[in-house]
Amino acid sequence: MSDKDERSHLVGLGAFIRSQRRLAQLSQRELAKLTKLSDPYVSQLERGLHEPSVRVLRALGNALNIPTETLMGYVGLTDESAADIDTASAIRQDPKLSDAQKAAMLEIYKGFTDEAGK
Amino acid sequence: MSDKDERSHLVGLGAFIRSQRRLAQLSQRELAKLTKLSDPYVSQLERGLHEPSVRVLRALGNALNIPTETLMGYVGLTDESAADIDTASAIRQDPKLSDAQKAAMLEIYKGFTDEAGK
DNA sequence: TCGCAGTGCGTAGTAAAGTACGCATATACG
DNA sequence: CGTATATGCGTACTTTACTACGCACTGCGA
Repeated sequence: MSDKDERSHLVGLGAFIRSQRRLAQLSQRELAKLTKLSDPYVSQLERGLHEPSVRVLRALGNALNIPTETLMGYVGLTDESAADIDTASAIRQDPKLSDAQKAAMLEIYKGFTDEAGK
Repeated sequence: MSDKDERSHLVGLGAFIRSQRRLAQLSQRELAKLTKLSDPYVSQLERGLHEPSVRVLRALGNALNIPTETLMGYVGLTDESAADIDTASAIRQDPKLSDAQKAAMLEIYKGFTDEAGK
């Protein structure tokens, strides 16, 4: 019974959704329309007030171009099979980038992560 | 896509859960105890009457030693959203980057790929 | 100044997920 | 035979996901 209701992961999920929505330049209402959800519910999700269903997670992943597994991870799928996508390797494998461009982006990425990495 | 969504996938999920439970030589009540669910709910799930939450799917996968992904597949995770591992999504998902840093890198990436033709 | 359109959110209500309790059948043992 | 136990399920109930409606605030143009 040590499993006290731990809902902090919902806050993490909410923060992630919010950041992804902003990166996609969408308002809560626009995202709601894309996912066929209500606007207040999007707001509630972003503040970690609810644990969304699989259907909702799928709609969100779809609208924001995020693999659904990633969303699942925030809800707690992560007991195994964590599909962690490494940004650096994604850049290196990207066929749309030249070698020089890859180097540039990796350099920038390194700067960002080193600085925050503590 | 009619709103009158057929829920046949739930029937498939239920049949799968039932077969796995029997293979594990468990009664519905035993599985319910393992997953901390109620026995009638297990019965209802096996007959496709409800769409379980992520939390429940994880508990079931855990108790029956089934990778959670497999369960998710029955709910509809796998219908699409294939591993679209492109650089842009990797950047957006990267927990090591701030939103501002993500925006910056995406801007750079956009510049590179736009310029490259297309 | 005045709308006015767009944003995020509080809140009361509806729909669906999940539970408590009990019934019916089946097998087993005295 | 009776009854004890284990199984799966019907159903009313509680809890939670999700929606409808509207309020407060922020720019923006007349």
